[in-house]
Amino acid sequence: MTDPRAVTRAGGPRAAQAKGTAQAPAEPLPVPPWRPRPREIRARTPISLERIVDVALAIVDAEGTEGVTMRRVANELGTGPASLYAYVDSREELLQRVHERVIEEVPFPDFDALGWQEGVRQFALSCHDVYRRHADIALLSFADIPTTAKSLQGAEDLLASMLRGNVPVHVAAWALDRISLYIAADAYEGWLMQVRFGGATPEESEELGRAYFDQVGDFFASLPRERFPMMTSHLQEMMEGDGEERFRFGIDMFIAGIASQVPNQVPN
Amino acid sequence: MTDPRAVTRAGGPRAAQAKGTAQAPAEPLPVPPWRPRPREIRARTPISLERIVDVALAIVDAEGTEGVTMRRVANELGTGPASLYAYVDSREELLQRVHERVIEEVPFPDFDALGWQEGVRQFALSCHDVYRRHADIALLSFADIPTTAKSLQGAEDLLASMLRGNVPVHVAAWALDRISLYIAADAYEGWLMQVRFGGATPEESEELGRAYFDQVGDFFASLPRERFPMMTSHLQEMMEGDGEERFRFGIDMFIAGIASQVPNQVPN
DNA sequence: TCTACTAGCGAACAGTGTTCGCGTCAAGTA
DNA sequence: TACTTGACGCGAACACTGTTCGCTAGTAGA
Repeated sequence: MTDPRAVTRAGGPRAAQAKGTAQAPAEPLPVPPWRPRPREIRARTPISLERIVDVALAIVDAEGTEGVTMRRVANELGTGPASLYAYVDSREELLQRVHERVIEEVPFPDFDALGWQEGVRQFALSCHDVYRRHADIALLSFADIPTTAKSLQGAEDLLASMLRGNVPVHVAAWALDRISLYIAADAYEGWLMQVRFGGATPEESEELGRAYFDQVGDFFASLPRERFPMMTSHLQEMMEGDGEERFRFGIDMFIAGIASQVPNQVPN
Repeated sequence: MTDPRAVTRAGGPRAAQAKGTAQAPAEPLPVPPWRPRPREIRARTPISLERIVDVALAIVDAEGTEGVTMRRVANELGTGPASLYAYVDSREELLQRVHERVIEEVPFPDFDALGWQEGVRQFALSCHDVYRRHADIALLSFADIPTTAKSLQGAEDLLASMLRGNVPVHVAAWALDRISLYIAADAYEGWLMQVRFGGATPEESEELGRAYFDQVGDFFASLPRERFPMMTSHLQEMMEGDGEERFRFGIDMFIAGIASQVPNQVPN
């Protein structure tokens, strides 16, 4: 059974963000047959797929995907839950569309200028950043193959950049897949932690987080030294670093791992 | 804000599996204050926390965590949902206990004999394998710090093995955290794909999966060549490899990344 | 034996995603 | 312009969900 996840699950606009480059004429791309087509309905009310996704995204940002209820989205649009099913087959599909919207936000770096290592790094950080700003939406990226024009262009550019840097084809293709998985996983985990701390304000949340980590540190410090000599003596190093630092550390390990597979070139 | 995830979220028995080494006297470890203590109740019925977890785990294995309903678990035990709340604070806590049970299954390799690189590899594969056998339970490992004796021992041994191999302390600590995240993410994604294919029997599922991947391949093949030269010309390589191969590829990239940080030693 | 307590749980609450089928209104035809 | 047609909109209901309340009943201790 082969696996098509070589295409990164995270995408974004090619250049439309930083530079003022004119958009391509947007020749329509083929339609992926495995995901539902947007319904084509002549709206008679102010509701539309776009507005539904708008509302759902706002709820996700405020409370996470769990807060997205058909009733609630419908209410916010002044109607009942049944009306949404004209535009969307299920809650699941609605959330997929929200995810699709979110990944369009990811800006793509100038791969030509940066070289593949820094290009991959920048992409990963941007993508992670976007996910972190949208609660637990990263969870929707698992096992998903993005097929929007922007996503595809991003994957193409990333791939081209790596190939130009002599990364073997199969390494480049698979590495993109693996890195995307890692990005989504970390973003989701970050959201989970943030939620666990609770706290109405960011400061309160920060304080509760610190209290939690203190507890964890105390727990590990209290382990019997003779049975856990490494963990107790290196507790300091284990507890160091915030989420962002750890994320970057992982990305850099990935990049170093890829670099070690580039022929005729010393990894460091 | 520091972050305690240096401790791997996946754990397992030290040697109790392969070798016949006598178990340690099991001196009680400190109790982590941040997670709920098992209720201490004198059961008057055949239900107990252990039996509840048994039933829940069986449901997870058969259908995934979504199938675990309080009513259903209760029914299977011949009682009503309210009875479960004497042993467990919430459905969430029940699933956490199921996860705790599952990670106890992970066997630990003989790190002393293998060296850190092969040790990490074996551990990752074992852990992944266990998760893959228990539906989407890997999702419960996100943002979780396992604190069972076995898990802690596993983390200790893994850490010790890497330090013996001259991996810098902070690299070893963080790497364990990152690799654990990657393992869980891939296991979860694997389950999602499996579910997407549906199919009652494994053969049927395999066939549906193949059909799905064919669709995806066709889609990418149908992209305009001039706009997506890399993806269209390297489709073969992108589609190659099943989930397991890709997982191993990622682990090996991680290991190579760590190795590149070992001083006084050529990575390959 | 009597009391005090607590494990066990039936019933209910406040939600959830989704479906059915009826009204209604706009477009297409005569 | 009048009529017919059909699809959109959505109120109401279905079959669930996690969780709580407070009553019943049986055991442990006095």
